[in-house]
Amino acid sequence: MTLRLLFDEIRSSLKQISDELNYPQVDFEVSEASRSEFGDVSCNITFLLAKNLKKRPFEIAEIISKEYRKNTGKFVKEVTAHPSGYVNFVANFVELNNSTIKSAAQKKYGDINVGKNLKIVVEHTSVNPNKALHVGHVRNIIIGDTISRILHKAQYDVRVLNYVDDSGLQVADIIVGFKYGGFSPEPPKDQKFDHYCGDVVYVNVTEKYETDPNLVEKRTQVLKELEEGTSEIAKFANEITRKVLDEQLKTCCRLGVTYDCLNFESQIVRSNLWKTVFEKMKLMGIVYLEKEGKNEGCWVIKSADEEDKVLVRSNGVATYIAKDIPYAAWKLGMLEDPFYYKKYAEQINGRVLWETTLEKTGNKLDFTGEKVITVIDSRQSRLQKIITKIMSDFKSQAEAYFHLGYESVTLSGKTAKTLGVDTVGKQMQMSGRKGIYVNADYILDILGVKTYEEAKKRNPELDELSLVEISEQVAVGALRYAMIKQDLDKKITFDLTESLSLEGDTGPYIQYAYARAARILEKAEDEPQFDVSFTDLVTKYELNLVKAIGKFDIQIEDAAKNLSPKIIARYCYDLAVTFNAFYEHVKVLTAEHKSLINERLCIVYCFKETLAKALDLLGISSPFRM
RNA sequence: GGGCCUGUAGCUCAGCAUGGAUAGAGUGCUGGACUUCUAAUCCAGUGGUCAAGGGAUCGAAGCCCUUCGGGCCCGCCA
Repeated sequence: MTLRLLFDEIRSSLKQISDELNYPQVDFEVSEASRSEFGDVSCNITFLLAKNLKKRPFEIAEIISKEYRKNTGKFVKEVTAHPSGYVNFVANFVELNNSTIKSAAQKKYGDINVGKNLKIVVEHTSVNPNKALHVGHVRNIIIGDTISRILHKAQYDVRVLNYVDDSGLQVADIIVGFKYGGFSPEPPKDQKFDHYCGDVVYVNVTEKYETDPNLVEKRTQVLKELEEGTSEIAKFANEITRKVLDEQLKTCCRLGVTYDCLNFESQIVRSNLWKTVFEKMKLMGIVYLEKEGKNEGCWVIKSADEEDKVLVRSNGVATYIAKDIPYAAWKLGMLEDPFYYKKYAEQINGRVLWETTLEKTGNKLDFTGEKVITVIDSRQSRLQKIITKIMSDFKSQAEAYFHLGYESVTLSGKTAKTLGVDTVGKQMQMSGRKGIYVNADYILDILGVKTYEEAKKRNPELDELSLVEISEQVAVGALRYAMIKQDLDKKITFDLTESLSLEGDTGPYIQYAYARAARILEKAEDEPQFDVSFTDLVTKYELNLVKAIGKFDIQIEDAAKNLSPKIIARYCYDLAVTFNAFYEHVKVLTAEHKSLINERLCIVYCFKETLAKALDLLGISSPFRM
């Protein structure tokens, strides 16, 4: 709590002054000055008052700043009226430094209570268990994981779910491949099972459908058996999907992603939750039995501005969206929970991963939330909109169910070409079916090779184990940062060559700033002593760094309230840029006198800790050496 | 035909929710800084009709309307 203190103080002083002057109440804004020459903080109150008072903003600014100067408070040093009309403030850095550095040294720095311990569910990943994860899936995983980390920091009670569609068409496809397409259920040596299923079996079976109608028929049969779940085929499929899932989760683990519970679609289907929900929807008048037209005999959801959506076909069989509705209602805790939970695994950070089971041998646990965030790319917006509407009717609460959409990842023309598709330079959508994608493990591997070489070059004395660890951390940092730094509604055009860049606005750049700070502290003769008053920090590099550190909780609040992970990414980058400027221009270990060395060591320490916390929200590790 | 997203420097993107000061980064290109607290860095230069047009406003990249370009979605498939 630091820059916030400065803003709050200015806001309340201005409010008081405005009241004393009998000015009308206006919703003014206190924000960071857009340029350093304007000071540290600016306020637009004069523009809002100008019309009402029939005075020019500058005149009002002069009156207000004159009043303000009578009592500048704790954190403000100077108040000026700018000819443009703004009221500008210069911070009292002795106080601000003190307050910022002392709070940033705390372990819980940045924690902010936005969530008030509200139970919130974040569902992400949810990749069909018939293939390996590709870079498109990675965007979903990283958005979901980052959001759940941010919400956790903002004191929501977060539960992370991964929905496993183990009874869908895509799983049926690889089962057809194993049973009728001649593919061995054992992958070739050295190939991960998920890669084998996706890259080889799935792609080939899909191709064979074109020429073999018999195989297409088999698929329909397999799909039916999967939903029933009793046949030999279904048991075999269960083994296969679990093996694939296991491999997918290894990739997630590599990315630093963990979950609380795996929800299997097959069990939702068999739990009969659908029946309950369907009856409820009938009672509430959400679904109608269509009497005429092309949907005659179907149960449909009426939509004012779009086509009606069929929920139950005229033959009585529910469509796939009917699986999503009970699941959504379950996530919101609106149904009696039919599941028991058994331990699936213990994850890297010690967090236990549970899975749903219908067998009564498991525990009774609660993975539902007052609010639910479902991370799915925006191609599914229409369906998610329908589900959101139904859930808001069920819960009579508009925002209980929230679809967090994002634009998908496409391949650059160049990268498509390396995969054997000539798009005349244009970017293209990835396709699992056609085998046109870049696997997540692959990109991590080649990034790892590059980061290993770089790390070794710079740190020849480090042992093999450390080098491997650092290179993996940096590779993951590069990928995670690339996936989160831009806005959710902008598509990412993935290019193999460009993704290997480790300079500029990248994860490694930020990690490098951390390593530099760590190195200074490591080489320092003494530990930083915080029991001083920080009066020697006067250069713009030092003050800017303190200010940047002081913005942490404001950024977390912003990111949590707007569900916008990129805000934290930008913050990390800004923090790193500010530190690098400090590093280049200000000497720490060879500063003029002892107390200055100590004060600077304190800022470096606070920077390092704050950056590590911010990077942790992005799931990016902070290496001590690079 | 309908719906959602998008258009800012050569390229990739911030800024838009909540209008206000000279529109910012990265990358590219040009030049400069390493016997160092690690150059995965820093400094300087280069580069913009904020897609176009109109409207409301004292004031628009931002708000409203129209047009144009790009992407995605719209099955009794999943």
